[in-house]
Amino acid sequence: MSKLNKKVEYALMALKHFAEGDDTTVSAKDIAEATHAPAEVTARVLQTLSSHGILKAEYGLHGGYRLVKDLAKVSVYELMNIVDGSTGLAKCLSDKECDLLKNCTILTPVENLNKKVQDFYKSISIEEVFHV
Amino acid sequence: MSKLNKKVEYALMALKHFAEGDDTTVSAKDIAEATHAPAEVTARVLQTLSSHGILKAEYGLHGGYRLVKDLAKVSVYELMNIVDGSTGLAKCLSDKECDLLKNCTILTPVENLNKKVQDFYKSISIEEVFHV
DNA sequence: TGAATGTACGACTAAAAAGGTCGGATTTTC
DNA sequence: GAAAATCCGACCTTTTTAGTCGTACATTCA
Repeated sequence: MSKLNKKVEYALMALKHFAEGDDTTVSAKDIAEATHAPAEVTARVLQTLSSHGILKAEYGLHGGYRLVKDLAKVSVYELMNIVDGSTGLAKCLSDKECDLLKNCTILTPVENLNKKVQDFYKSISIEEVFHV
Repeated sequence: MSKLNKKVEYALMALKHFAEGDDTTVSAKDIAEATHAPAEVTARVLQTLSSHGILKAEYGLHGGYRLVKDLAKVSVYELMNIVDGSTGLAKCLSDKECDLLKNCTILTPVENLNKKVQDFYKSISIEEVFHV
């Protein structure tokens, strides 16, 4: 329960690579090699990060990605949200598709807990995660 | 990502039922009806809670379960751990079965984040979740 | 003592999510 | 125009989750 999924892990590895390297653009392929992650999936993740303004994509022969956002200003919450979409501790909080919804005895408690968890993840920046 | 699973939800509903009712024993069947959860699964969850000392099982014609532990002293972490076993933010932290392990560039950061998350969940009691 | 009620537990099946792959289109540079 | 890169949709496979079934065991009460 409450596991980090692969996409988030790959995103973290990629960001670490950018954070530690110089500022030149790096191709998806290079990132995949450096992180030992599958190339296609890595490409996917980088695209998503780029479409959300964390990386900047550059087309062309020597294209690739460049880190354009300060990792101290990106929270773990934001990253998880960007990379695998849904947030929320329980399905009912986002999809509203719970069978119980009408009869749910713990809706308020779960909403309550959910907020605490989100606030917690919002309080941690990616930079903080890297720099122990 | 980081979703509460059904078993934990059922456990929370059951505990809420106990916390709000009087102190008589309640059968698994009654809990299932009250919470609109599948009977067998509810029974399972209650058994687990009982085997970990949160509930006490009573056999016999008017048997059932009774809450025996103060919910202020049970953390969300403990509950998640009991009900669905594994803990840890990433597989590699518990199972040690990650392909990358040797090459992993984010092991320390993930361990670091993992500890923060666990501490966070340990800091929240079930009672606190119920009483907003 | 035996029937009713309930717990305990393993094996199985079906549904959903995660992880990864393939193929092709678009954009830029040389 | 070819090469190298980003982009994007559809698909498949594996794993996890959720739920069911069947059976054995314990206790109470008539």
